[in-house]
Amino acid sequence: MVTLEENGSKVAMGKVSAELAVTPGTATSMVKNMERDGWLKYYPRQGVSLTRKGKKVAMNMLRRHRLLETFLVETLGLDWSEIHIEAEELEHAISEKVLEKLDEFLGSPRYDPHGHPIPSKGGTIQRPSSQTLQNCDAGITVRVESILDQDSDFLKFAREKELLPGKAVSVIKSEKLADVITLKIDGREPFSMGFRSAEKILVV
Amino acid sequence: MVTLEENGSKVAMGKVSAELAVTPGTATSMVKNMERDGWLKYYPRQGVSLTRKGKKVAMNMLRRHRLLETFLVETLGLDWSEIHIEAEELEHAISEKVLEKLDEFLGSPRYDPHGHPIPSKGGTIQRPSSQTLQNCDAGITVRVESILDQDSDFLKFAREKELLPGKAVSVIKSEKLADVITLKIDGREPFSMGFRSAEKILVV
DNA sequence: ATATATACTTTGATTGATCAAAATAGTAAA
DNA sequence: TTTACTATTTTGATCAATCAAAGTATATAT
Ligand SMILES: [Mn+2]
Ligand SMILES: [Mn+2]
Ligand SMILES: [Mn+2]
Ligand SMILES: [Mn+2]
Repeated sequence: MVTLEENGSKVAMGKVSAELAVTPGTATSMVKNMERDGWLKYYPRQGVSLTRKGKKVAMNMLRRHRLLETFLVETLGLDWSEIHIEAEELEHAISEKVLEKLDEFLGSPRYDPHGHPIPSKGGTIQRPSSQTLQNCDAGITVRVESILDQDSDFLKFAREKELLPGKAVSVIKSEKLADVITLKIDGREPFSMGFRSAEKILVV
Repeated sequence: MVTLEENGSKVAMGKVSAELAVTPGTATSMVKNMERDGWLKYYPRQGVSLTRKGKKVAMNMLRRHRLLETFLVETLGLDWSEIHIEAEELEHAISEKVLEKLDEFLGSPRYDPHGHPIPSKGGTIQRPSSQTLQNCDAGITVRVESILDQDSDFLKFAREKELLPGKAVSVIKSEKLADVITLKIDGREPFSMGFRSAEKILVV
């Protein structure tokens, strides 16, 4: 959803239709309605970009989503691999009033359990790192910022390997041709992962 | 919603249509769909009654609603006059898993902030008192069980008068003809209320 | 530059929710 | 019993969401 239009550029209709799991024709029709209502600007055959108004509600939805995820893990003790889907529903049902009470109760956290920054009430959000594990050279040590993939199984795998936000990761080797990177976290056994997966880990 | 079909008898279509705020024709159509799906039995021109299956999900929804109300007051500190509407939305968005975690977190409360019993996970619920303040004679002292009305302003009034679940209330006088009852709670000033309002307070 | 493939938009149809108005059944009054 | 009233159901129409299939524009390959 929201995650698509982070940057200022246009999102292709194909992405929209795939993300919303509707046919391309339906996506076009939806997007036209949303333009009519002022949420976004639609450039036929190019894509859509959020208006200021649209960006505002998108940020607010991201705030809802991430505060809820934090609550589900911190307060109720759910696993970080299962909270995304739950928050996806709850974010639409929670009122502004309850949301702010929740924020207060949680102590205004800045990051959700996946390491994603939580937008402020005003709608500003901390820019994420542009580095991923994929573009890290052998020998250096980095700190995990966040996990991009919301897939439940991938998150379980990441926790298993202790690939968690805040953790220090040493890059043992990075083999471009073989498309694989080998890592070491704390005193644990080194392990390898493909670039495809490494790209899902944001680091600083 | 659910509150209508507590007893085993039929609910008139007029009630259904009013409660759902749709035209009578729409109510008829909805009810037919729900019968097709097995949620209720529809007796044309008489009304509807829940099937076992329907009663089960209704009880579950009541459990959701009341646990959420409890959470909103106990954990987030919202006022009891504003939680009903909030819970009305959230009850549809919360999953079974999150609900049970919430129940655990709250310590499996038996009553919500209005004094309403919370159905067990299995769907059983404690029978409410059949006494209201309206049918209390002068001189006796009763304990408030619950407030039936969900209206925000009425709830604010009740709290103002300390007419809260668990409180002991002495009936100073009850004047049938004048349709008014006079009450005293703790050491406070006595006050009066009409039978219409007194009927909204369940006591034991 | 031409042809082909891909991404996207349009069109036309279907479905479901809803309403207003007309028809009907059941109830109360005369 | 007949009439009148009220609650409910039916009917016919509208609207929004969605899809499949057909048409069109743009990018890519030859
Ligand atoms: Mn998420
Ligand atoms: Mn997250
Ligand atoms: Mn309630
Ligand atoms: Mn309640």
